[in-house]
Amino acid sequence: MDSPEPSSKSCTAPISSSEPVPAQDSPVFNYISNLSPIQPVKSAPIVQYFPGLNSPPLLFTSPRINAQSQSSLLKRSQFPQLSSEAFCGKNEDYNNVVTDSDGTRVSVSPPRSGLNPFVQKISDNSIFVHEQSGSPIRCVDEFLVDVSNSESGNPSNSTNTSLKVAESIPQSPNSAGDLKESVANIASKDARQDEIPEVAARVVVEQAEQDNKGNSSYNQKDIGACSSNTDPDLPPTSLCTEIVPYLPAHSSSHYHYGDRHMAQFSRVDCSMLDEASNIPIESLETARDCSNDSDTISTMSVAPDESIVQHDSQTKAGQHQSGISRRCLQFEDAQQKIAPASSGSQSASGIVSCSVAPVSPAVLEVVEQGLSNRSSTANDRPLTQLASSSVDSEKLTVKVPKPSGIGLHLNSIVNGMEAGSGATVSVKSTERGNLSICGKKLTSMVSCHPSKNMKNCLISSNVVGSNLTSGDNDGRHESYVPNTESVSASFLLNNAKPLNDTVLLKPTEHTPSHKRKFNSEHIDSPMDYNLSSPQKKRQKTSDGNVGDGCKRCNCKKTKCLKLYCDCFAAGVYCVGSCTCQGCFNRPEYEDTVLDVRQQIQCRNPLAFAPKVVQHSTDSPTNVVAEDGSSFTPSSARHKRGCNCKKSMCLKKYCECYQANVGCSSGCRCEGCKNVYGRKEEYGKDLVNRHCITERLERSVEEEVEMVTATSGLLQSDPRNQCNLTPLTPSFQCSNRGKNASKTWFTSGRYVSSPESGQANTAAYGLSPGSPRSSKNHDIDQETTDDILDIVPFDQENHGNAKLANEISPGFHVTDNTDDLLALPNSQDWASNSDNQLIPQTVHFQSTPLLCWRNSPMTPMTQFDRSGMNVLELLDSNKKPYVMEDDTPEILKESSIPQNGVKVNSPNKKRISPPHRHLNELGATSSGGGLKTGRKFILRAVPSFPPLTPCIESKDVAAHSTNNSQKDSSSK
DNA sequence: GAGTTTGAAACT
DNA sequence: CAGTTTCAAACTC
Repeated sequence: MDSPEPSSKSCTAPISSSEPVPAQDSPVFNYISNLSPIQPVKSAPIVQYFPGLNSPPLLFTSPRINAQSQSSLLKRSQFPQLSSEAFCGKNEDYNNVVTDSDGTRVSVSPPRSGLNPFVQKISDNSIFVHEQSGSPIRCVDEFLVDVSNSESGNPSNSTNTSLKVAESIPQSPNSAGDLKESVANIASKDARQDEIPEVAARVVVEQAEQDNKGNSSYNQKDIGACSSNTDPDLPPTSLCTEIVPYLPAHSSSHYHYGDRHMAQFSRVDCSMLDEASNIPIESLETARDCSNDSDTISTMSVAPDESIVQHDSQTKAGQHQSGISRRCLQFEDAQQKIAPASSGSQSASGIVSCSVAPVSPAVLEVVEQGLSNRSSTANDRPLTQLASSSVDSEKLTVKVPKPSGIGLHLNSIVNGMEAGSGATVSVKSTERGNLSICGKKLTSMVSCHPSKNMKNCLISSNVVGSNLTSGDNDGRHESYVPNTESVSASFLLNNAKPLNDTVLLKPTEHTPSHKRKFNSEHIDSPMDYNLSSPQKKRQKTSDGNVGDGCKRCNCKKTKCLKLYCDCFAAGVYCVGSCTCQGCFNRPEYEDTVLDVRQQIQCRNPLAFAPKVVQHSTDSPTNVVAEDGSSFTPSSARHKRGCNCKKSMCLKKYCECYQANVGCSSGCRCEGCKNVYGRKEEYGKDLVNRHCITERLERSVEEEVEMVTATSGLLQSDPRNQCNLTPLTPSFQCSNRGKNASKTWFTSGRYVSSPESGQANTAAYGLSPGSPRSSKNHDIDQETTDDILDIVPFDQENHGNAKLANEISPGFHVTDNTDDLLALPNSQDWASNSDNQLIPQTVHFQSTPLLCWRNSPMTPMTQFDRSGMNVLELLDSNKKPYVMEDDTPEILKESSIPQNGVKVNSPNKKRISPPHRHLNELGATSSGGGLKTGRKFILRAVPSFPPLTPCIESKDVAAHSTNNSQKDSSSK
């Protein structure tokens, strides 16, 4: 539908959009399509998303770009005032705006940014910057949201971008109202909002409510003040201040996740900012000033993801987001917990959830709470909006199956988890609401298991942790750390807590009580908190979670400065509800807290990382979920595993159980009876998955064969053939493969170059300019056609890789081309001796995960494009075998990213080892094969115009056919 | 609410 | 890296 637009824009991002159209355009394609049952499917929207996301520019864009983006973001935040229009225009430039099927516009955020890894910032200002930077991202998201809103046609709604989005989403689509208009409306509203002097958070809530009513009286000033700290109302603890301290820590500590987390984080911040965007530009500017130092880049890079997420929310884009967002989970819990307090992070999460669409009310609530607490009114808005849209938090909660807290610290998880089952409606449910939201997100993203998806959701949500605060006496915690790493998406979900369960719907109400001033001001003296009514604690404790969903600690000796302390471990400050003694985990002691954190992180960089993470397998599983729920169980796993001796993993002593995740091979538990999955079962699950994948692959292969046979006519001319065979096996497979298969593919691809979304993106066409990109595009397109939905994010990639590994124990994906060679399930392929060429494609199809991971796109592309060459070289023997041989090895390495990147890298030309080598090496010399593949690819690329995916696909098909022919002949 | 159990975190 | 100690949550009464 919309695809056309995006596609056009997406030229750079060839993947998604281009495919369908070009392919269709080409007579060959039509011919082929007729021949093969397979149909390039992919909803335009999805494709669109990818392009935007993938857009090479983003990835490649230098940090500077980010800066720009930041500025733009800022503008965006300023939207109303400034250049909402301009902003919009920018977004459009990115292709961002794409209309969904619904008619809502989905904006693919462009990637302005780049990739800047997140900059570790340092000064508070820098932190601010992040926020701001984040805002940009957020801006994008918001923009999208706004767009949606605008589409909805409610200017008022536009004010609350996030909220609006949520509303719009549920409502659907809408209107195509101009963004500008929406912006203008917002701006006007913002002006109105000035009226409200109350705390921004509160304001936000109110606004949300108003929005619900149709009145958007959002007080930007408040927000802006908060951001700028100028707002007297806001306590010193205003987001800005808090965030700053935290952020640095996060950045430093979580550097790993860094980009992603940061991104998320930034997003959160951004969201806050964005929300705040309504806030006076000045405030934003001030923030910018502060932040200018820091690179907003990170956020920028993230932006795409966010955009994706939004899309997802509306459509499937969510998956991408999840992938992206996945990364950050940990803090989320805290954030979630905090959420109430921390508007920003929450907002972000909220945004995400919004994107998801149906954001659960709980989420909204959380957000609201956070908003109320915080100046991050912006966040609040979204939340409120969401809430308004969704209305009943409980309902939402219900949806959420489990709060599994992937990516969350156990603590946070615990909170969320208790619900474990999730479904409970009560407060827990509310808490879960977040989860549920997440789940939705997940679903959207993965479209798979909702329940377990929580984790995914979390990921997607990525709350930023930054902010947050929350804490109020109620137990809201301020998260000082937004671990980018932990990212808290998961946390959010888990913790989502219910801040105020009841409150959720009524943010405003909550705000007052909840609002906790971030900084020391707000915070009662630590002691106070400690002293704070034990009852509160008890309430929380009863569930395990605090009412907020946050856990309350009861530390006696550790001063809450060790990981023993759940609050500390979760990256949040202790709250009044905590009964800790001598607590130093309070805003007043930020420095101390941060120092300690750093120390701990030095000791163990992952100390604050989420303990529960989706398994790579999970992602696949999730993917599979579409097909069936079979995978569900293993969605998440404890990172380190448990070591239970007596509890049999049936009590909360067990971290796995506590996190509502099954035990895995990493667990050293004895007598494991974990209801969420036994350790022993874990392997079985993998095997089952593998079997499933194999089935899919086989079916795909069969299809491929069919196709090849049909395309045989074309064989004479490889290229022609290619054209003829438009249906690249992959397509077919994808087509065939159920949605799941598609997902697999998609994931696979992404996976293949998991390492960096960059790689992936590059592969996808992020770098359209590069020849490779073209190839990639081709591939991407192909895949996109099938996979458009696919999530390109790192997470997925990783996840895929993991999945691949998990699923097919034998398979380890490696980025290396060599691995790629190996990748393809050699066996399967081997069986299909006919199409060696195909195999690759098959690969994608059959074991998308594996294939992709192993050899991300390149291999495929290589084959495809080079098709002939490759085929010839590899020809009969090697491909399949290589694939096989490699697979196992590859599997071992999940670290695909690197390899994958390499593969993607244009330079890869590297050589293809002599075919002979390949032949000689056979499967073993996977590397050679890959290399060759690359070469071919390169060649192919040039030969083929960037083009349309169709061509590429054709090429691929031709290659496959040729290869198959050759293979057959050779044999 | 006190006491016990449990397993992770911290330490050696 | 393994073993021990410390710690706080989870659990029981």
